[in-house]
Amino acid sequence: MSHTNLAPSSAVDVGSLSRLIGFALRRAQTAVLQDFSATLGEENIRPAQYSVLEVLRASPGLRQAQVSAALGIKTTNFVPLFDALEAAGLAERRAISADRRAKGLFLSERGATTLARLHTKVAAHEARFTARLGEDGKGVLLGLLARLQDPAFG
Amino acid sequence: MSHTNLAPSSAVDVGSLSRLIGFALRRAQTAVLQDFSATLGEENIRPAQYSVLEVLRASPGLRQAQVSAALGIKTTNFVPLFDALEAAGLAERRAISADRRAKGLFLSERGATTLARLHTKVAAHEARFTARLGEDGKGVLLGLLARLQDPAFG
DNA sequence: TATTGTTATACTCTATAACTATA
DNA sequence: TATAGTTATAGAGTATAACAATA
Repeated sequence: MSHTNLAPSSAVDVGSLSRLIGFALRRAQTAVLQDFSATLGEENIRPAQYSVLEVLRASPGLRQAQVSAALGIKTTNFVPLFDALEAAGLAERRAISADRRAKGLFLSERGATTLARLHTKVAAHEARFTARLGEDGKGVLLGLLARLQDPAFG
Repeated sequence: MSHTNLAPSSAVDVGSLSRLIGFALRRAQTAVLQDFSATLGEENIRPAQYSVLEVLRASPGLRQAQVSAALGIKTTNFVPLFDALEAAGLAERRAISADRRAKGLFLSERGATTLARLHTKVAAHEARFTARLGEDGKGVLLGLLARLQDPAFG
């Protein structure tokens, strides 16, 4: 075996890192992200792309700036991301008559079909981690994570 | 103000993303990481570098492979990361007599002094987020995050 | 033969500055 | 003047393959 596993070895004393929220978040996110990528690996869809497709399904017709802001992606980085989805035939930009600068974003028919298939796989992925926490634990976790990103709790 | 804020707008319906563990982790980690970077910005130390310094303090003399594995960093990526710390005079590689291939990693004196200063700033950073959760909430969060990355809970 | 550290490299993510066409 | 989208570009983070020295 020539590859170095990403999973951290727990035999080493990492000092105060073990009590740092940011360090724990990184490790957890790495684990979840790896499983997510493995889950959608054959689909050639990355996490950010999946999140865009799902927003378009839930909120069709939004402008690029709205979608990218909702996902915390800078508009400048959103362009090539969405270009890839459009090139794959999964989503499309449409003109907005009220403002000729802006563009409304939509799933294509194929995008909707693909997303439905992705939902199944993502649900299985999510179930794997929910099983590690319990349903109640997942609810608690989501509440705590929401607080972390909300300055109102500072 | 010409920059697009990373903070996601909550006015948009993001569909099932709002109940996805991975999505919540990403948002929380972005918030914590931004504060961490702002906290250590003037020090010119990035999160991964800080984590290496702290491991060297807690566990001096480890081999590169041990440190990188403990932090979930591939050895191939660890090399330039540690090179930068060494170039900054904060850490050093020392020969290991028992195995001439391996190298033991240590803080320099200056590294120890610097790390002590960083500890103060990082403690303030950590306190900001602990305040959003409460001490108990932080404990619960760390427990749940540990479960996410531990297949034993699958 | 296997392991430690290393180099080279590539792809993704994220960030800033500057442009265009509209408003 | 300001805004929506875009381009170019640069810096991190992360991945694989292959190598030299040593075990």
